[in-house]
Amino acid sequence: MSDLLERLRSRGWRLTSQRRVVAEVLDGDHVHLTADEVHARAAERLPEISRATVYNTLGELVTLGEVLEVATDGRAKRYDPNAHQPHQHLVCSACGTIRDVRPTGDPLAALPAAERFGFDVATAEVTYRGLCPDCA
Amino acid sequence: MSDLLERLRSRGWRLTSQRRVVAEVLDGDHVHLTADEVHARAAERLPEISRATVYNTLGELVTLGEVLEVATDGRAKRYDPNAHQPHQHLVCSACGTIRDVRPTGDPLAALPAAERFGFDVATAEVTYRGLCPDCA
DNA sequence: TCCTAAGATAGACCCAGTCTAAGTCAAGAA
DNA sequence: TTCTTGACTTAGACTGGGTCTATCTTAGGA
Ligand SMILES: [Mn+2]
Ligand SMILES: [Mn+2]
Ligand SMILES: [Zn+2]
Ligand SMILES: [Zn+2]
Repeated sequence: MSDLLERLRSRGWRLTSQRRVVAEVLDGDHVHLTADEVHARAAERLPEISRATVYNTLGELVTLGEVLEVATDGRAKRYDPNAHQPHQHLVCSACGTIRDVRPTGDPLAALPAAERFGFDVATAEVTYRGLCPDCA
Repeated sequence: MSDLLERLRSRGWRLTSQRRVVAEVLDGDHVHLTADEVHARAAERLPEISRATVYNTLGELVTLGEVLEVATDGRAKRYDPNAHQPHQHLVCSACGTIRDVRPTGDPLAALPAAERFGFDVATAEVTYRGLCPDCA
């Protein structure tokens, strides 16, 4: 994530303490935080940071392709820093934990031309659901 | 959908005009309406029907397994009467149209044990995205 | 050091959805 | 057929997640 700040700088971003702390909070593997969780953790280091700034920064990171939005079933969106390695998600139906997973093969291959209705299909997003070891 | 009303009656449902009209609105193929769209169409036939009743009825149909909720990327949920035939969704990235599609094979098969992290994986939900013929 | 446009902030606002309290009615009992 | 009652419906208040706006602050170049 340290090179993230470099990439942002080279794209003309001003490096404010708020942006730095949001980028730091998003560092790590299997990170899928809601905007409010990001705000709470950022506020531990920078108490005055506002919700609006967290939303703005997350939105900018998404636009730049540095962070992915993960839509979750009517609840708050989650933000995923693992944007450069294509992956899918495995979600616990009980506690909601999310893990990054990499299925074999191209998921697009499973959709035959006859089932494409003339669409130009570009991506496939897969959500696997089940019980995690703790909840089973 | 006419047998739906029968199934509901046999489960002890009171057959009110509101429930009947919501069931009618949900009839058809590739139907994926938001709650407000269901309400608007229901209100054409039954002008006094309330938003709360539409939400209640949709929720009950989902609980009974007669209708599926389709979560869509931060926007309003969509309600899908095609609950008895397993299928996936093909979404137009431009206009949002949703089609039901049936990929070949079991999507669960693409997730090797090593990528399951000890989860007891039960289902896989796939969203294919691309441009529909009209938008291409 | 100064200047200024980019960025941060508080809080109003919006939308999808839920909840509540009061009124209505489907359908079984008599 | 009428009566009764709890299941159902309703308007509108309320919530959570998110966006917008007007004002203030500041990174970073001159
Ligand atoms: Mn992820
Ligand atoms: Mn469908
Ligand atoms: Zn779990
Ligand atoms: Zn389209």
